[in-house]
Amino acid sequence: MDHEGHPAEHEITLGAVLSALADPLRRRVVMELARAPIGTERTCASFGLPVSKATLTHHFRILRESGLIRQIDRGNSRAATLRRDDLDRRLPGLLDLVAAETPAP
Amino acid sequence: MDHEGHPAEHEITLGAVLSALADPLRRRVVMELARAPIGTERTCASFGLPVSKATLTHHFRILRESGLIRQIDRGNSRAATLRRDDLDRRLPGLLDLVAAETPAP
DNA sequence: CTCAAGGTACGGATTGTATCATACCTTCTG
DNA sequence: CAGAAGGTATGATACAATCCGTACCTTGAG
Repeated sequence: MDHEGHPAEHEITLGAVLSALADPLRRRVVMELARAPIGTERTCASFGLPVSKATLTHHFRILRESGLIRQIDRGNSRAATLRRDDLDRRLPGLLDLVAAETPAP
Repeated sequence: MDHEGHPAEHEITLGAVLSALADPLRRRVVMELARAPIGTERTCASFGLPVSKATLTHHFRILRESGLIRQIDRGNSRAATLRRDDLDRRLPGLLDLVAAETPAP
């Protein structure tokens, strides 16, 4: 883990990633990033999740510490990007499953 | 859902499967079944999980209701089998990830 | 400098999950 | 029939996860 809480590629574990993806809100974030063009950057708030700011921070921390996303300091805000390459090497096929999920009724 | 709590193939959802696999004990069960020969049948108790019988029933219920395993009534006991075909069609690649997981230190 | 925007940290309420002990049911075996 | 083996149901407990409000920090814009 670097000082900002990002695990290195070899530190990404299936357990942590599955736990992170078990939550529907977090899965939705990953789904949107996985469907977006490679390298897409989004702010936490841009996803329009129906929770408070504090809860948002909580969810993005779990996504970051599991290795699913990278959060880059942009001064004013923090840009979230999907760790596509790392994940495709470490857990191939997983992002495709999340990206292909059909939204709940 | 049939009367024994098995979802049909089209009722298997990514969310339920990921939640089931988020637990290390349940993931271990799926891992052992995924590594075993196709069609392998195991009883709940045969996995040697370090929990009580009641907890065992709880975990196998979640595995069954998520669609990961099928439990067949064998009179004396219930045989658990992996729903390999259904899962490979519905969530291709997922079982491979679980089967390939390297055990925790 | 001041302020709004984007995030984080903290404390607390609520809910969910994992766990167990106990009691009970069913089926095979002797 | 009696017992053992494999599971299930129920109720209780302990822990973890989710969520919020509030307070606070940092940065960029005016």
